[in-house]
Amino acid sequence: MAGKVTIATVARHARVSRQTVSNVLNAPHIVRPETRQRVLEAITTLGYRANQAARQMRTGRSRLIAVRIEPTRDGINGSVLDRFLHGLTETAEAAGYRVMIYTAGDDDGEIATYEDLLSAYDLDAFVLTGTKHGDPRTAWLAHRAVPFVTFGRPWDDPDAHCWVDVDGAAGTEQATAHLVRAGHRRIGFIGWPRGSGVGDDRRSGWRRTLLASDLDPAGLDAETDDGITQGERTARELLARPAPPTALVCASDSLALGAVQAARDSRVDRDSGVDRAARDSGAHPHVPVIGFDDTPVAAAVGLTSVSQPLGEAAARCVDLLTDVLDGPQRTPRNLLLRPDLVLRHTA
Amino acid sequence: MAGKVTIATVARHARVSRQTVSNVLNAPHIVRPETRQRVLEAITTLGYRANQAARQMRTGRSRLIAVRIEPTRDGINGSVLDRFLHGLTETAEAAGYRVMIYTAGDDDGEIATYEDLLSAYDLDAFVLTGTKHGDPRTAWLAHRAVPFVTFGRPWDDPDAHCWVDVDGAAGTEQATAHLVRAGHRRIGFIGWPRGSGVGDDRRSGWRRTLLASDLDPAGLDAETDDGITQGERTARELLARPAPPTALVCASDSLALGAVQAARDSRVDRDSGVDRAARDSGAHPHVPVIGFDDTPVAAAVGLTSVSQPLGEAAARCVDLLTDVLDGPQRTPRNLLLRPDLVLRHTA
DNA sequence: TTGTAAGCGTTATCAA
DNA sequence: TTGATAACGCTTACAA
Repeated sequence: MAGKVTIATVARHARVSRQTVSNVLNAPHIVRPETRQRVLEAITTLGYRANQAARQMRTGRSRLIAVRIEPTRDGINGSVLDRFLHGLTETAEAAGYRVMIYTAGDDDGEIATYEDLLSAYDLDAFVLTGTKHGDPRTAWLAHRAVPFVTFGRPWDDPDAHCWVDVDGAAGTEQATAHLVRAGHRRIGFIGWPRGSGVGDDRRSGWRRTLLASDLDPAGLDAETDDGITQGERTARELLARPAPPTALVCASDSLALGAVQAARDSRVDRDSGVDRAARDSGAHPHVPVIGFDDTPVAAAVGLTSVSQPLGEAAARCVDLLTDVLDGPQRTPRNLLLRPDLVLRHTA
Repeated sequence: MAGKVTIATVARHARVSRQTVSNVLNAPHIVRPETRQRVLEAITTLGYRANQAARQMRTGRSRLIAVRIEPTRDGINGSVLDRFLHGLTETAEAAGYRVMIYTAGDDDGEIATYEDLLSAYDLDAFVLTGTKHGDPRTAWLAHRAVPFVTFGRPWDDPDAHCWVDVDGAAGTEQATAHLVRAGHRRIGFIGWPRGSGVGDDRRSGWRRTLLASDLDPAGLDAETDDGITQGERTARELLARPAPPTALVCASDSLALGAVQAARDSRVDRDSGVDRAARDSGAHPHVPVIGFDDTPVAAAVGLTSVSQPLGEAAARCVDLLTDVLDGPQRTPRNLLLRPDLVLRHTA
C-alpha cells in the first residue's frame, strides 16, 4: 500500500498536468506521442488505476451491468444459467465492464430493484434471462430508455428490444432428423405444457421435422412439467400407447433423464431381463432418447443432447450492450444462435 | 424521469441545508425530530436515493462485495455454489450491500483481479469459496488488510481469518451412524484422493463413526476423482472385494449417483434379475447409498444425502463481513455449521 | 498540444 | 441543532 495513486500522482511523475493524463486515457490521439509515452510509463510504474466512482460522477456511467440470479429449482437446468453467467462475466470483463447480481421475488420486486440499482449505482445496463409473454420488466426498462438485452426472445414482438436467443426449434429439428436418419418412423416428444415460448418453440422443431419427412406426429407427444420423475412417468405413458414411439426427443435434460430410465425398463421388458450385460457396457437403449441443454449431468451419464452455445450467447449479449453503450445509438438488434446436437450413448 | 433527485433537491424541499439531509441519513440522532420528520417526508415524496459514487468518493466505501464464480465442472456440484451465491446475494441486499461477481483463471489472475476491483471500484470485501492448503489469495488479502471471509476452513490455521464452513465430518458421521443403526457392519466410503481438506474431512467422519462402533474401516474405502462414472466404477470395485461393504457413504452426490447404479446392478446380480418390480417401485436397493450435498439431482432421483445449510452459511458470511465493515474492528471469527441427513429412497 | 477552472453528489470539519 | 465550506478524483469546456 504505497498510498492512493491518483491522476495527480501520475501527472507529477510524468511532469504534465492532470488533464494531459486524462487525455492519454480518454483521447490518446490528441496527445503528442512522446508525452503520451511518458504518461503511460508513469501509469504502469505507479500502478495507477482510474477510480470508477470519480469517473462515474462526471460521466454518469458506471461500467456496471446487472443480471438477476434465480434459485435453482432444478439443479440440472440451473447449470444453464450458471454457464451463461460465467460467459457473461468473462466477456464483460474483457469489454471493461463488471457484473453485479441481484435477486428478486417477483416482477414488481425486480422493477423496484431496477430503480434502486439505477439511482444508487448508476447501472449502465441490464441483462434479463428468460422472457415471457407481456413481460412487465422489459416494458418498464424500455419506457425509461434503460439499455438492456434479454437472453430469450420477446415472444410478442421480435423487434421490441435487443435480444439473443438460441433457436430451440432448430435444436429439436436436428435431434429429430438424426432419429429419422437412423430409420425411426414413430418419434415421440416430451415437452412442457403449451403456452411457454421456449417449450412451444422446441416442440415445433420436432413437429415440423416429422411433417417434412411425411411422418405423422399425432399421438406421439405428451406434456408435463419439468423434472426427472415427470419425464420418467410421461415416457412410460407414451411407451405404453398402442403404437408407441421408438425414439424420444425431450424438451430438457431433466425430462430426458427420466425418459432414459423408462426406456431402459421398457427394453428390459421386451428382453425379459436378460440384456443386463449390454446395459452395463453402456450400449444404446432400444428406445433412443435425446435431451436438451447439454447439461453436465447429460455429459456425465452419456445422454445425447442438444447443446446451447451459452458462452457465445453471453458474449453476443455483451456485444449488443456495448454497441448501445459505447457506440452511437443504433436500432435494437437481435441474434438467433444455432444449437448443436451432441451425440452420446443414448441416441 | 423527473430529473435527478439529489441531496440538494431534498434540502430545498424540506427547507433545510444539504448537510442536515446528510445527517438525517447518516446520523439521525443529532437532528431534531421534527426536522428529521420533514426531511424524511421529502425523501419519500421525491423518491430520493443517495448516489453511491458520490458517497463512495467521500467515505472510500462502496457497499460492494465480490465473489468469484467458477465454471461448473460438474453440474451436480455446481449447484452448491449456485445456491450459496443466491443466499449470499439475498442476505447482502438485506444488509445494504450489493454483490459483484468475477472470474479468474488461476490464483495469480485472481489476485490481479483483487487489485483492479480494489483500486478501481473500492470494493469493501471479498468472499472466497473453497480454500486450499497454503492459499496465496488469503495471504495476499490478509497482508493488505482487505476484509474477507471464506466459505471453507483455512486448513492450515483455523484462526488465520474469518471463515464459515459446514462440518463435513459431522455429515458423514450422521450418514454412517444411520447405517450402523440400520444394522450394517461393513459400511464403505467412496471419497476423493487424500490431500483435499474437504475430502479428508468427510472421510474422517465415516472413519471415526465406524471406530466408535467397534467396526473396522480397513479395506472398506476407496479414492477417486469426482464424477458419476468414477463413482460407479469405484463402487463396483468396492462391491467386488472379498468382504464387500453392505452400504456406502460417498463424499459427493456425483459419486453416490454412480454408486447407486453399481449397487442396483449388484443387487440384480444376486437376484438373478428377477427383482425388477421392486426396483421400479423405487424400493431400497439392497446396498444403501448416501451422498453428500443434497443437490437438486439427489432430490429428483431420491438419493439420501447430507444437506449443507448453504443459505445459512451465506448469511453468516455476510454477518461476519458486516461485523468487520460496519462495527468496530473485532478479532476474526469463524463458524462451523452442522449439516443434516436427508433421508430418501436410497438409504 | 497543453494547462486552468469548474463541477459531479456526497460527507467531514468547523463555525454559527 | 443547523449551515457554510472544502474536499474526494475525475472529466468537460475553454483558454493559453
